[in-house]
Amino acid sequence: MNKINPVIDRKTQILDAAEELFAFNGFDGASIRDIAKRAEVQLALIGYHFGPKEQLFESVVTRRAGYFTDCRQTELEEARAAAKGKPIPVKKIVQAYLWPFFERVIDGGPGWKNYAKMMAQIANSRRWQPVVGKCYDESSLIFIDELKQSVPNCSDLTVLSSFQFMIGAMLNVCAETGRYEVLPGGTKNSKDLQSIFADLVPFISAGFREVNKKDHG
Amino acid sequence: MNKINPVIDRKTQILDAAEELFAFNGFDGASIRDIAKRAEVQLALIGYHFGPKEQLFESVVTRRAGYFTDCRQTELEEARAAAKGKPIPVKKIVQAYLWPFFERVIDGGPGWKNYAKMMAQIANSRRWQPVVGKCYDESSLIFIDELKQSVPNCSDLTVLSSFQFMIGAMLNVCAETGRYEVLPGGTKNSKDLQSIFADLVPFISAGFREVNKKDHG
DNA sequence: GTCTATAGCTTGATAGAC
DNA sequence: GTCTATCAAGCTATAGAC
Repeated sequence: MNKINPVIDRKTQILDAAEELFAFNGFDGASIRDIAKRAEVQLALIGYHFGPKEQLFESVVTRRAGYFTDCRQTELEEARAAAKGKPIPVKKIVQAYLWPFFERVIDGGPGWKNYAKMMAQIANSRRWQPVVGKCYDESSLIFIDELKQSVPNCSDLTVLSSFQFMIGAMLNVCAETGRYEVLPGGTKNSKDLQSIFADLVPFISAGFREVNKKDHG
Repeated sequence: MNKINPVIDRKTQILDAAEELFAFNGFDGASIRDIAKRAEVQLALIGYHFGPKEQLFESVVTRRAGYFTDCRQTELEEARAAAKGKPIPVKKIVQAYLWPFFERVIDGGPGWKNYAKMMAQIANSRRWQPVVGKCYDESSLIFIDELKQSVPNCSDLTVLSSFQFMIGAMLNVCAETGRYEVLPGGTKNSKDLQSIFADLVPFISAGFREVNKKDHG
């Protein structure tokens, strides 16, 4: 960040604190007061920089979204180039979508982890769908179109459903709710996410190929 | 519903209203006042019957949990009997887990739909994990053990991860967040859930079989 | 840009009448 | 079991000094 401009740091502090508290307590469970205290900032400053609470929330969602959509786009284009005009192998598309997210949760530090927790909750709620859509719909459409090329026997609804299966699985494990700590076979060590990712890609890819089989449905 | 005992109706009204408002607004976003108004009941009555708000929430989560765990258990036992001592085919286990949930969301009426929406959100949050665990852990363990028999090449972590993939996918689509209405190929008609289920079972089953392959990982 | 102070409202919970 | 009435605490948002 910019030492000449401390305002940026303040705004970043606020966004980080809001992200963390929204992730653990939800939108209504995290008060602006709590966020201000966590950010070591005065209550009124949050309203000054971000407006009403809903706008603050939207700012938190938006902040990291561009990184993911850009990164996914880059990965997809590389896969497209490697395919030389033929349909991209499903596995490559799945990987292009999933990896940027996992990489940040694994290596990005606590902010990215909190973002994942937060997104996992709002993705399953109707309330914030407009905000999520504004950030992610365009990118999703590109992936869905690409998938249609690679699983040509699937109906539009099947491709869309399968895409949602992938997202649901991704968010459920990246939310790190603690479920792995109580069920046997799991650990408290979140570097397991690396091996979960190594399972998820073939798992989802095989799913896509299965519903693409001609005798399906 | 017992016409001799109107108390049961009152309590049911409260649980139904709470379920609906929790599903759409989250725990903190739904006030006891809103719930009382929706249930057409006086504010104080909710506290009288259910105690503090957290207990009301837990009552809502618990109410329908037993139906699912019982129903899944029955389906699993039938599959086990049909397998005659051999490992149950993965697809049968997946179906035994998923079908009771889908069936209720499809045919159970608005209460069950609201329950699904609510569970989709809290399953991805750490906060309510103890409550969810109390209701579902025992049943989950049975399914995980059974899956281990059927995908014997998988590590414990892989089985657990795959189980979470399945749950994430299930909840994401049963939450009916409205995402299907904006992306092409989807409709507003939630009887599509029937065909989503028909895709999900082979999708997830193929995933399990893939990560069970000897050369995997 | 940052602070203090506060207005105005909503919240969860309960005491007490019936 | 159900109601009315109310309290203390917390909430969002903003006005106004610096």
